[in-house]
Amino acid sequence: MPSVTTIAEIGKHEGQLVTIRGWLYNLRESGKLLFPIFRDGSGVIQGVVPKSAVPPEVFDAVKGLTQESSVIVEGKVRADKRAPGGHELDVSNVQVLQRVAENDPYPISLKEHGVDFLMEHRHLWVRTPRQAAILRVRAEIIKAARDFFDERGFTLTDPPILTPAACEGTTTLFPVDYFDEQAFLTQSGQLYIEATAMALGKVYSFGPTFRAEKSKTRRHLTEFWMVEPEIAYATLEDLMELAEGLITFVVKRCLERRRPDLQTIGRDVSKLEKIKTPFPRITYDEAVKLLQDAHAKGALENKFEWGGDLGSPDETYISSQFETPVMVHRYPAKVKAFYMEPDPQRPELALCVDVLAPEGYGEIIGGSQRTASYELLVKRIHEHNLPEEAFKWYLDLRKYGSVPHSGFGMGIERVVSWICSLEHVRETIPFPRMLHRLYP
RNA sequence: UCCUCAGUAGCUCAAUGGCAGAGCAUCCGGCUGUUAACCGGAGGGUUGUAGGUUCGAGUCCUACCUGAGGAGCCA
Repeated sequence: MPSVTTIAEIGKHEGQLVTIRGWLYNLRESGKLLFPIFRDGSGVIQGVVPKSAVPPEVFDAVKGLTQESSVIVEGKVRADKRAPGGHELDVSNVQVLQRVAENDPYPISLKEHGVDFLMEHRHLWVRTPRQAAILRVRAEIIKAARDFFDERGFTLTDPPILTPAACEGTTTLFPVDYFDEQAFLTQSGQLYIEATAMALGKVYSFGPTFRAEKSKTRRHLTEFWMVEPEIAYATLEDLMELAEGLITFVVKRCLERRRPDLQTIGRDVSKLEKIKTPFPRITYDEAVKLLQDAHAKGALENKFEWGGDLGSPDETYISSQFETPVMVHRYPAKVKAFYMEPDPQRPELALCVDVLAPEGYGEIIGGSQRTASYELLVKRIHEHNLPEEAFKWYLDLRKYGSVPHSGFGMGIERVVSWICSLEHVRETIPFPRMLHRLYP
């Protein structure tokens, strides 16, 4: 058997006889000339099988192939200007591992399909070139984020998935029976990495989080992945610099390493090429003014009043005013989580920041400086009607060498959705979990 | 939880209250450069469920089920 290669690497074997191992993506035929298209997970290539050039059994084997049948193919690599990838394979032999039965054909044809049907067949949908490209971009984004923190002296510390109580108490949690005790799936690792930050200085976590909210929008999953850095002695200003640094690093990496995938997806990369630091920073007060002006001009339906949290249409409007992500900071403390440090200049504001992605994608990062004072934190826990005893360990962090510290969470799926310019986050993760989706 | 929309062949969709259809997929036949190939033919249906109006319902009415888009909430 000639040496095995991948379709992505096939250009390096021009003129050579190679073996590729994969699946039949499509078969076109023109009389005694067959054009099987193979995929192997790294890419797609068209084979050419003239009846006159191969043994009859090879021609018949290819002619009888059904979509997604698994095959090991031998052939000679030939450069061809007509081929989308620049190369074709003159097939000399085919070994069929498993032929898909014609009375039960591969359900996902090359034509258009509806969302529900595709989601019901997600285990097969991931094979299509566009979906595979998105998953490669996702992997690159995760790798880039981890490299970013690893290269800057952060230590990866994994928070627990099973937790005894609400981290923030506000959103709905998935309950789990833990040996007859009530436990919940984590909705954020933040509180735990505040502890490890006090131990290691600069830490981050990367893992799944769970929210039992009945959200039904293109931005929500019930199970999603977050990257969360937490840094001892960092201020809100430090945090904003870190956030814009992380985002530009990730975008640049995708442009460097996943450009062909972005093209497969149909992403207008020129918009990503404009992402440079520093990002515009506007205060909540300025954002309110922007929204009220927009309402006056008729660009926004609802009049925004100071004091409320930004709604989805509000975020969309603000982010549409900029070509790079924009950072909105210092929201009213009332609409934010209990653990956020008040602004010493204006205590009614929290030292927090949301990063809104451009092109209407909205919030991809939310972060804040954390309350350092024991007394204030106890007060806030009571104000939010949270059980103080559940936060005893968290309050200990303010009793034993409390320092200013800050951190944020970046939602991986929303970043993937923005970088790939997708309609919905359900395509950013291999098996999305949503309000009405637990299968497959 | 609320608002809006949809459910017809395996898939994507069409059908003025009057014989349930097309494209793709599958099967058979044709084509030596096809690019979601094309051309000819065949098979394929309890129109989401239950009731109602009507001579007659895929179509109109009621309830329910399922899904989608959005709001709220959030990353």
